[in-house]
Amino acid sequence: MDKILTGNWKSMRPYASALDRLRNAGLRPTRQRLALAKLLFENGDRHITAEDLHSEARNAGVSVSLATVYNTLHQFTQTELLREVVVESGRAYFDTNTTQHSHFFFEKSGRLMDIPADAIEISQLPSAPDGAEISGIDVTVRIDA
Amino acid sequence: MDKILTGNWKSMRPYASALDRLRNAGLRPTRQRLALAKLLFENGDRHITAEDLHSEARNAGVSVSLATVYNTLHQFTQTELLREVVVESGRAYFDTNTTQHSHFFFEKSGRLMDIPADAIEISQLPSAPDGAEISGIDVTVRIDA
DNA sequence: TGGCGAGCTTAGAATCATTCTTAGCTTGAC
DNA sequence: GTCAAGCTAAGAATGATTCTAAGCTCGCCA
Repeated sequence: MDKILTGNWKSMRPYASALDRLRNAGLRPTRQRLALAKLLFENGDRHITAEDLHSEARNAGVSVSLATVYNTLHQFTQTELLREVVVESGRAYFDTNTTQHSHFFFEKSGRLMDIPADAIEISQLPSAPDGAEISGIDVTVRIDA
Repeated sequence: MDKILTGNWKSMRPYASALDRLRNAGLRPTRQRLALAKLLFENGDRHITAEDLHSEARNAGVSVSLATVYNTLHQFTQTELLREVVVESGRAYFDTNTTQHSHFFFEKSGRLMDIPADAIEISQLPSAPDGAEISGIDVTVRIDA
């Protein structure tokens, strides 16, 4: 069986099943990882916190501990199934859209909304100091609502 | 005595003394606020956490509680003497440069470095949804070092 | 199919940054 | 100098996240 190991295989297989995603990421498809993957990836692009995913899982009848939700979110982030978005100190959001894009952040409600990559354009960028490597560019447009 | 009440008076008076800054912000110049203002503003542009400012103050022989450091940082942020920078969930940085600019964030060391406003250029921006108001645009360039 | 070890999950304790609470101290106005 | 409003402090409380240790599960192999 072929293994797809490139960093952004996901963009090539956006409709892979939860099971395939786990296999491709090299994670054992346990009951809780499968259930969380389904909640995350079978509902379109999502921005979610660990707490929220935890209660969503419980509401769906999936018994999973909060610690496992945290572990899983971090494993998914490391394997590029998810991206972590930092917009508020003290709360971590995880984004199921791992392609390059930016966000609106609604400060009062705490909601995130994607800005499509082509709606924002950075035409000039400084080079990284010391020839270090740029690992990402985050753009957040804060909305006072 | 004239009072300068515009939002960014600071950019007009970059060398105001700590005492003047507090007065202009409408904050009573107490011993601890003065000491913290001096540490913050008399050492060029800085990016600092509450913990770090607290220990810096203590090392300088200033007796101030951590709670007061937090209070003061927030009051300074509200009065636009400081700007809060969010780059890592779980830690808040405060920036003495309140003018529009972006940051390099060195993920391994946790250090921040200013990117001058003219070194980055956003040539296209989506309009805010629902005619809501954009309260800020944050650009962080993450460096893998 | 059964056994087994690595990897996973769990509950609860622990940690970390931050905020709250409450009582006592300062500051500036008069 | 007096006093009220505003400020500060210590420690308790909170909320998010991570750690710990003990017990399960998965899938490989005989």
